[in-house]
Amino acid sequence: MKLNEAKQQFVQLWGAFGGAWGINKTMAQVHALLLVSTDSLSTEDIMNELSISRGNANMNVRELMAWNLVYKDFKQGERKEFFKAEKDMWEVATRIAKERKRREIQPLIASLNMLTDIDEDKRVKEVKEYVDMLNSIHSIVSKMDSAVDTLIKTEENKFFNAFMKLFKSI
Amino acid sequence: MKLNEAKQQFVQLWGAFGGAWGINKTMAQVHALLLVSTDSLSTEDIMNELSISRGNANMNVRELMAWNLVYKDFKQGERKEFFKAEKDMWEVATRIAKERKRREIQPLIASLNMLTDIDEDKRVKEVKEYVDMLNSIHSIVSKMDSAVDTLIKTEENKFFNAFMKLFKSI
DNA sequence: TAAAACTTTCAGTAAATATTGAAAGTTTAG
DNA sequence: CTAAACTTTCAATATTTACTGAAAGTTTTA
Repeated sequence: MKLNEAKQQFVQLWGAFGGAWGINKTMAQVHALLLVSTDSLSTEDIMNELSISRGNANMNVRELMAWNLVYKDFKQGERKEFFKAEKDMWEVATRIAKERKRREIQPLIASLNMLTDIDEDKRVKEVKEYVDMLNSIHSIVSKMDSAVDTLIKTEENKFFNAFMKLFKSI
Repeated sequence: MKLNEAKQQFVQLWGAFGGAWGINKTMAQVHALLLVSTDSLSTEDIMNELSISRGNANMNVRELMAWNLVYKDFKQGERKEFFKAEKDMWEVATRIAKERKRREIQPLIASLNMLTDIDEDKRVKEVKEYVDMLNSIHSIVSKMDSAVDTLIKTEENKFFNAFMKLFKSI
């Protein structure tokens, strides 16, 4: 397969699977487009490449910046804003995980805590069964939360180690 | 909080977060309703409890059965079908993971393999950068795939061990 | 075999979500 | 300061997704 053909198909693929990772289709396409672009792109470039409106392009780029997946990249002598994607895919995975943890896992844990607090006799079978079920959901979700923390820590350590390497020769 | 109030709120909560786990709102509500019900429920019960149509109730129950999260439960002397949910939440997590692996991870891996196969000179920087990025996505997604396999294996072993216990006394 | 009891399907409709594009807002250059 | 270059907003609209309910299909009973 030719490079440019593959890149285009990757944009489509990433768009189609975006939904599965909690990211909407166009946002995922913009992300993919920036991932496969050697240079950073302007809003106009994105509009043209994906055939989408200015408003849509702008909105999705903002959202990608909110997820920390895309940065502004100012070019010498250009007034326009350009955008480039974080290309270290482990970093990307970490940031998506971090964001979803914040948006989904943590509020869920908080709600589960509320709903487990029943002021009826826990020796009654029906009460016990309910509380046990909620506790086990709580335990699973907490474990996922910890798993994400581990991933984040691992990435942070990688960064720290890379940073320390700079001083190794001293 | 009172048990019944909590149960109702749990149905709403599970519905709201369902989307995040790749499950649609009503399907998640039906699931939650069956999870908190002591007895198994008929289509009519579900329609009434959730104020949804017969078609909708039927469709979502079928879908939950396709995900292996809900079973038919025939009652003595009743002609109607009744449904009950798998209540072991680790088992539930495993089955959701299994299904998402099948629907999302595996097709994604297959597509990534296609898109990594570029017939241009890999010494060219642009080609190399693209291939490296795709390989690192591939590596991450494969790791998630393996993680799911581990989860499934763990559950299967639990089942096997429980099964073996039955013969312990022999 | 007929009709009652139930389940499934699906065309039409409703609801939710995403997109457009023109107008308003902001920044920079001259 | 003000016009040009650019970014952001948001009401209107389009698209996608989910839901309804009546009709068709199936199974059971008598």
